[in-house]
Amino acid sequence: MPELPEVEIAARNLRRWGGGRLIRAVWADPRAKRVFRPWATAAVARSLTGARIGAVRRIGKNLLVTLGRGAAKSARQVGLWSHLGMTGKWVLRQPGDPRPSHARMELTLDDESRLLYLDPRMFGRLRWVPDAHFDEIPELAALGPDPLVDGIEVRALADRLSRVRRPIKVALLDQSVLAGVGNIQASEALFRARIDPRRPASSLSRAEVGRLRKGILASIAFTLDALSDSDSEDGDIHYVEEDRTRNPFLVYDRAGEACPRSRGAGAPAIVRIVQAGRATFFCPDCQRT
DNA sequence: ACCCGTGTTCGCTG
DNA sequence: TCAGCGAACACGGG
Repeated sequence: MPELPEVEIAARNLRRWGGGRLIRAVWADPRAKRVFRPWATAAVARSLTGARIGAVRRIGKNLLVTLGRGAAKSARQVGLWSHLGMTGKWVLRQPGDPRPSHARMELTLDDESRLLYLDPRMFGRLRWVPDAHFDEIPELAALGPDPLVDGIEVRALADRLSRVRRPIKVALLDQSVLAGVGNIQASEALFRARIDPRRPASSLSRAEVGRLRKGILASIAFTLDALSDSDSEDGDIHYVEEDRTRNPFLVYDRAGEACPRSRGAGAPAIVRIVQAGRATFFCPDCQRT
């Protein structure tokens, strides 16, 4: 599920499955009004039918699909903005496969394969963007730099954080600070950078922001690797080995376990605290400063 | 039965 | 004016 690395995998899958293909038919769950708001499900279905899938971009946790309509020359474009929320997921199904539960939209392509958006909790969003003018969407304009797309500029990040009083862990969840960092990546990055998640963001030195940059990039790269291994041809999660792959993270969801940095007798334990209503995992021993 | 949740938004408060 | 916080959204899994 979806932080930057999961959404990046989804983008790669969508390119592989749908790139260049024509959408032959569209089904949208009429009960999922919430997901399509403010557009009516019927209107979205109508606007996507007959369109050809073009570029798939990812910005933070957002997927931006550009589709072309009509002849290539005078092609009018439409955009599809997909945010996976907490439980959203794109999968591929072949003709005859049953429609999975919690399907909210189904795109039948010109090779009869089917692209499905699943979302049990319906916290995700699917929005039609007229003329693919993604740059006119305020929510996207408000996003900070994407660590993979734009990189992380230490000076700019330090400058931004210097004006934030909230704990650094909470600040990292703010999508206008960095686009794509979520609850797991924030804990993991701070552990890698050896920074106490409770520190006021404004108290970080330039050197610490430098470590944080490295921690974020390393954690994202590591998670992408782990996901590539477990992601399968049709987007279903496939665990290679039942237990080890389940939680590949260093500290996330590991409360009470020994700190991976100092194994052995008397090793300190990972602690779980709650910040701004969200779980944070860290090692009180090596994330001291 | 009950608690928890990889995300975001809204409304209230100081 | 606005940062900060809890609740709400809706459902499955442990």
